[in-house]
Amino acid sequence: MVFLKLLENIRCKTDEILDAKNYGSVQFSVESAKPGFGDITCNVPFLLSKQLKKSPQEISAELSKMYNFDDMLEIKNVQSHASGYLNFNIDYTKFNDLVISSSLQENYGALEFGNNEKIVVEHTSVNPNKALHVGHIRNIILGDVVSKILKKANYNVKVLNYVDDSGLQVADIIVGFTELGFSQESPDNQKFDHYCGDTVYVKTTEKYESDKELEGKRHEILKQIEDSSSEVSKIAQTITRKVLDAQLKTVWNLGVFYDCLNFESQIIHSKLWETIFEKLKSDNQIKYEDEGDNAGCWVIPAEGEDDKILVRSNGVATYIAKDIPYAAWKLGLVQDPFHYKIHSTQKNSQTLYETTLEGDNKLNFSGSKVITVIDNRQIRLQKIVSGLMAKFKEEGAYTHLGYESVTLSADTVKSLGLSVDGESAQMSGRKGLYVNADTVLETLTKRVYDESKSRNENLSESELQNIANIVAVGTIRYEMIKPDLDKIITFDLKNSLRLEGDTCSYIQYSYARASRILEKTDVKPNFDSGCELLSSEYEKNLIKKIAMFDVHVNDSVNNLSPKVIAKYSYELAVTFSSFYEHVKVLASETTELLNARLCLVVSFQKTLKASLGLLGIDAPERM
RNA sequence: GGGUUCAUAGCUCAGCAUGGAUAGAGCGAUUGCUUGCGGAGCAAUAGGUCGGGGGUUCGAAUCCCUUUGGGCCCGCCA
Repeated sequence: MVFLKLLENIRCKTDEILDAKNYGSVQFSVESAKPGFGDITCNVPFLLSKQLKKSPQEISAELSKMYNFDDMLEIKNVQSHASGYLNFNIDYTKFNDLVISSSLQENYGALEFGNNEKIVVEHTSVNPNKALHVGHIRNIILGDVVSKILKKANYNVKVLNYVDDSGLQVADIIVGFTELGFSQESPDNQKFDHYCGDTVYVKTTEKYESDKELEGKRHEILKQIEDSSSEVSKIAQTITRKVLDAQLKTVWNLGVFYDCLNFESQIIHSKLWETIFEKLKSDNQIKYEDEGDNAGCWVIPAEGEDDKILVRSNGVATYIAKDIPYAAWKLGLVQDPFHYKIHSTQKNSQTLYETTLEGDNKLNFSGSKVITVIDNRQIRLQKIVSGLMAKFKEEGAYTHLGYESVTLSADTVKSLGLSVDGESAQMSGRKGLYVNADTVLETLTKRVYDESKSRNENLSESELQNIANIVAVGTIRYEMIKPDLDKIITFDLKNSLRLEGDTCSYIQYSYARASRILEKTDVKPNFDSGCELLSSEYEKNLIKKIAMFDVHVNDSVNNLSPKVIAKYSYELAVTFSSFYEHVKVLASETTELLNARLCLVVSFQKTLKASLGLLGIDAPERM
């Protein structure tokens, strides 16, 4: 901890002063100041103003005299500003070495407060009947980045992917295979998930329009899928496994990995639902309706809203009855009915497990806290689930991390050969109205490859491929992370190919430039001393930005907000770019200054790499 | 109809949680900067009644109420 510690120390000092003055306790803030107002600022004079019946300026002037920084050499002084703020100035001759040496440490920016507590993050959870589209990508990337940020804050994170292999969407493609005679092999080596989604799913649901008898079959097929002894169930299992494997290839290409896959069909067969149903009944969390519209149903009472039906009058459980046992299982509230077997070894060589009802391999994928990443259209359902979980465990143990959906711009819809009213359209798998994730990644990779090749004549084919991949993946990830969670992303194919301005490639470019500096000198930076020589505005700004990494990690963990790190990465890159332009490192006047600046460049690189790492983005040496 | 969410520069968005100093970026527009560590860059100019109205406060883009306009959700479907 560097900057957080500094803020904390100033806070303590301020508290002591308030104590000595008998001013009581006040909830004041100590935070990084805007440019032109010192380095760190405190608003306590404003908050005391009323109580003391003095102007903030007077209080500020009075308090500023009471600080003593003899035991805190990184702070040069405190100034009472005419506005009333207390503005603290950093002594960079002391601060530089501290920041630069800290940034070299292995886990720079890491925080302790997770205490290695086990936390489960579930994301992706796409029906295995189609390929992943750009909307799913937002979910996957958010989930992945949240899990990385939690790890940075010392949580023991387990990442799960729920595979809904027994829903109507799966039944729809099975209808296509068994009733409409679609081949179970994809033509022309087409990726199997694309074939199922783009052809079988779209064509089958289209046929429902004209063939109502066929539409009736889907429920029949669904029933058979749930009966594990049936022939249809075996076909469904083969098909969904193949689709899932194809989906996982896409996910791995984006640098996302899981610990365990949970199959819905197994949750159904595990009788977990029956267990939790009894528990809900005995705990009086649900009630049986004797009369009214819902007569004969078991319902979850909801405050201020209509009760949610849990079990129909015919005894069949509703959709939400699948989410509840799963949520309870994730929180470890029920005895684990599953065993675990290896599904595969992922691209990063991490083992991926899956649930099974046979065997004897016991592992534990539950956590004392659970974060479920699902888009905001499911917020109502998720509220009911988290409300129930709060009855069994403390409030907040189950968190729904929601976000707005991804829509397609009118231009992009037109490029798919479809029409649209208005400026954007919701994606729809049935209508074929979506852009596949693989397509975006391929298009972007090609674009970056061409760009990189035109700039680097001497790079080998494999180096160019590698750069194209790193930048393309980074670009997709960055665009998904950067906007606020409750902002709709309107995806536009053309716009997503931008590589200038506030983009991932701008950030990565700053890293590559830093590498060039280090490459062009024989001097090996010596970090032992001398960094106090860095005294220009550009150098100090960069050091301060590097120091503030922990502040932003802290912020992003507390608010489960990935975008904070995206913003920080960009700001860090901007600060470096300005330094790069104005301070010619290799033209430094003295060897001492050259050394100090090289240290700063290395420090910047380490920090940017760590920050991008939290976003799952690689930093290329060249591009 | 009920609920929820969004509205900040021509466009796309930060800032809002925890009220405070001069509301920040990118794109687009205009202009300047490469015999110099990579121009995917830097520097600058223009562009804002923070949707409207009211309130709380010494102080509101930020909190509360209201209103307008958009999105999403609201089945004994999944």
